[in-house]
Amino acid sequence: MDFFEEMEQRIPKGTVRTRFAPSPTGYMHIGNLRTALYTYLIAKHLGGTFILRIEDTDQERFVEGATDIIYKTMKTCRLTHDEGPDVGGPVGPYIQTERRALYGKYAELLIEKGGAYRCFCKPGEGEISETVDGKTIKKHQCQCSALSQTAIAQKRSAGETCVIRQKIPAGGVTSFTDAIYGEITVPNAELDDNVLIKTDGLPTYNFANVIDDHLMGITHVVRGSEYLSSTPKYNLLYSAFGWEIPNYVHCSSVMTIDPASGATRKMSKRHGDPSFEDLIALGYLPEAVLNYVALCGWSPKGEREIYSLPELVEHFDVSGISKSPAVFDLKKLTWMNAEYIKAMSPEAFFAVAAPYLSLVITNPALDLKAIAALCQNRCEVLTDLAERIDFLQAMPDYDNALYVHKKMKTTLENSLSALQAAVPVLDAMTAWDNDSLYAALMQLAADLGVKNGIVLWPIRVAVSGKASTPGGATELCALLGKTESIRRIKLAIEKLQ
RNA sequence: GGCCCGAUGGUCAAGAGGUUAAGACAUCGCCCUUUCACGGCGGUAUCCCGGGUUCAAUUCCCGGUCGGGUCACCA
Repeated sequence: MDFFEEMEQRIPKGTVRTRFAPSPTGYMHIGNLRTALYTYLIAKHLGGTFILRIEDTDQERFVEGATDIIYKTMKTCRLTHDEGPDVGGPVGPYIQTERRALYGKYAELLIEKGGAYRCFCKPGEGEISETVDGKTIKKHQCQCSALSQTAIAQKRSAGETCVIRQKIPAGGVTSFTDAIYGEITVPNAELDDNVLIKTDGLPTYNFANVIDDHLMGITHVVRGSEYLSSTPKYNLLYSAFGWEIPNYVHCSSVMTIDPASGATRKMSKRHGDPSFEDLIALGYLPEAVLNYVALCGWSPKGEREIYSLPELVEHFDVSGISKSPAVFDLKKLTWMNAEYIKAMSPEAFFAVAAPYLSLVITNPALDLKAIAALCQNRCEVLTDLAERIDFLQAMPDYDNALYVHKKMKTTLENSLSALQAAVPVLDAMTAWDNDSLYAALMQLAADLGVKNGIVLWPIRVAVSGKASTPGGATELCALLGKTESIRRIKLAIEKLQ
């Protein structure tokens, strides 16, 4: 059995296998995340295997530590891969630079089979404008493919560097079927002899993806639609090797609306659009981001929108993926994030909220758990927690105008008298919890013969200094404790006098 | 510019040759409420344009327009 037969033997057969194959750029694009998700879902929905492969053949773009970010992101998203650089598998290695020798061997094989040739042209050399059917096409054309074995040997021993190029058939057409876009046909004359192996000996994406996808037994190639127009070239490669062509699922890009021009463009880190890790830092939950991203360009059958990852696995279907690019809507993500927050158990919410709360609450007398409970159903993103509760830690400056509220019928005068009347009532209280406070203050309002709001509104302002707070007067007082609440109310009385 | 792909409210989108053209976000109004929020109820708003095919087209076909992708020793 020769080397190539051995490689064929290793390929698992009979199961669905997909792969997510990112380049280590240092962060996770939203578009990439969505592709990773869809790739995972397609495999898992069909009971298949999900593989992680690192495409690091571009040495110039190498970023230190970038692969760790990929592992970390996949982990926080729970997109667990069954095979990959860190967990191994039957068709490794799973990092392209570690597969280097492989590509060379297959490139040699392809030359033998007539699908490729060595090209000694310098970069930019051999570019011609060819006219086909009256249309001008820019492509590479040189005499290198006609070089004899001895001529090639001479050049190489003379130290001339070369690349290996794909040899595109002169005529005919190449067709393929994409699961989303349907059948696509391209005349071969419009395809270029692209570089397969670079002078540094490493393959280009054009070559590596075909070799790896075949050798790893990938049955469904899921990737961005930017590869749609080069797919015919890859199929020519598969055919030249005599390999089976995989199923293709090309996904459209995730767009954003440029705030300056109003034009829609692809989301990109370069233009300041958030990456996955940016969204997490902004206070979004990974589950919510994943759920939103799933719906950005895919639509489930029913009307439900909230899906956990296992539920997505169950319901996902490529037929629901849309052909046109979708605009990423941060507002809808924010809504969905709030839905996720509200659905959490108090304990789970406290666990994620605590770090944000303790950023501003350092007073040990304040109960973080109680604060979290109060905030949970009015929190959209974790990062907006701080400004909602900072008044608990320290009373902010505020304008007495807050006491005046039309609907509550409060004025500076009746606020002052309400606060003055409240002090002895609060002072006399033995129990200090929300229910007792509410009962006592309602009684006070009744005794004074005024509406609840006349009493409760000024107290809320007096203890918070804010127009909007995570709870009403009694909840805030309960949180602050007796001494602090009364102290704040007395300060407010001074301020109003 | 060539080639490929696409087009339903502001956004994500369902949809079928004949429908009151779903739903969600956003937006607006009302209700609830010790504020805001949450919650509840309701409103505004969409089939890109022109030709065909058909009794009937937003749906099928052809053009146009607009949008996206691609034309690297990047992936």
